[in-house]
Amino acid sequence: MAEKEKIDKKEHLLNVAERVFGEMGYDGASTRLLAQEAGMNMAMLNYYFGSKDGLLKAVVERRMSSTRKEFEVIAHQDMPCWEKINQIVQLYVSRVATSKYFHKIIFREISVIRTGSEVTDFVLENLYQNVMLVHQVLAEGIQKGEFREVDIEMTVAGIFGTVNYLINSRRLASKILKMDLMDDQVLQEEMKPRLLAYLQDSLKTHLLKNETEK
Amino acid sequence: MAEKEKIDKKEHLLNVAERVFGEMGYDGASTRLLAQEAGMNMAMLNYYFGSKDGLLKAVVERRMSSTRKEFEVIAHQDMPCWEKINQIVQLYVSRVATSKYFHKIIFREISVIRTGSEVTDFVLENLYQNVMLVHQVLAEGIQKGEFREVDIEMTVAGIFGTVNYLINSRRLASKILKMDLMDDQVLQEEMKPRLLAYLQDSLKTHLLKNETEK
DNA sequence: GTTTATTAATCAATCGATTGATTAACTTTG
DNA sequence: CAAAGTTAATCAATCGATTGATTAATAAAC
Repeated sequence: MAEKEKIDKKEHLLNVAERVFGEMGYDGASTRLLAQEAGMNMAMLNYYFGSKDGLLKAVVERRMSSTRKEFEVIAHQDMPCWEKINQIVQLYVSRVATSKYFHKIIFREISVIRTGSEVTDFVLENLYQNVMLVHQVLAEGIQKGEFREVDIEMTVAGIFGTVNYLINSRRLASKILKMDLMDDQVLQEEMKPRLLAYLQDSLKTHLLKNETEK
Repeated sequence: MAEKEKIDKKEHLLNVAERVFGEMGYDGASTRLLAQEAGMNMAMLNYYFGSKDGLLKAVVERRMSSTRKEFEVIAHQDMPCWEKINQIVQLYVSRVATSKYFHKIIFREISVIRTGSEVTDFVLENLYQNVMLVHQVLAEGIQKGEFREVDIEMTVAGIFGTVNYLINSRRLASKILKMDLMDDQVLQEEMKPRLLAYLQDSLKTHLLKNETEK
């Protein structure tokens, strides 16, 4: 039970840190606040993760690794590229919608210069891998004649950028979409399917050739 | 000449602050560093702008107001909606490409909770106004039968999100596009026209109806 | 009884902000 | 024109508060 509690407590701190980092940013979240929100002594933070940066690193790493594997599985399946893109987008939106704060954290991390942290490079490399998987599927689709000859890199940026925009600036997005994206239920049941529908429509018109025959 | 120097110095601090805030984030940029980078005593910061937050506010306000007016001019012109969208996108990309750090700042500002700052609400309201102008043009285009019946709000998010993604995560975008977006010349002469071409192509295929007749 | 977990107290460093003094530039006065 | 008065600009020094991190002492677990 001690082992269990230890793990639970560490896990609890990770969850709290993900939220607080996401809300206030890395520099905006003090170790005292992090510990207080997690209901533990602030020395425990260093005891568990060595440093504040170590805590951020742990928060980031536990989510990034798993996601890419799922991406890879889809990308290497044997199906039409249009299907692959569809599934990848679906997975990505799902991931983003369930972990509200995580994508804020990593996007902020790669947009800021924080000297002396290894986290940025880790995030950068991981995101790049994900991007390249989508890139690969698009290239394959074009090569097979399934897709129009679009600007692959920009198309990728369009997908990730759109999702990012809606998730990372949730207050603005709430005003635009006229729905409360802070509410998890609204996010899941209204915004998510709507975003998916848009991405599918947008990608379909942009990628697929005009089926003027018939 | 004294008057001139005073203004120049304030302006200089604003320029430096825009860069430093953009690079390190609000909390990451200390007033000492800001003053040092601007080559002045740190008391001048408070003398000019009252507080650190006042400096950020000044940095943000001097750019936001002017941009919206230009947006409005385009939106209210008498031309096909497709032309309007084109011009707005062109203006927006131009703006973003010339002020490298500014859009990092405002996007970060609306994605973070900073208690006791009026800046967030100001940014939020301004961005919303810009978004609504695009929204209005899209709605008009649909109503006139010029555009397909797309999800307007999502389409807007797609435009702003794509540009945002490329600008705010420039290091990642540099890896993806295989060009050095830190280099201003590359940004202007290679990335900007390419982004514009993509947005036009993407919007054209998504918004315009299939001209299969004729 | 030894290892592991947890605490309160404390560390040096840095934070944003303010102070009082000094300089420079312009105005007023004689 | 020159002396006296006034304002704005700039500085070094320092304020109290907070930062991330560490300690030494204690409690719990095995």
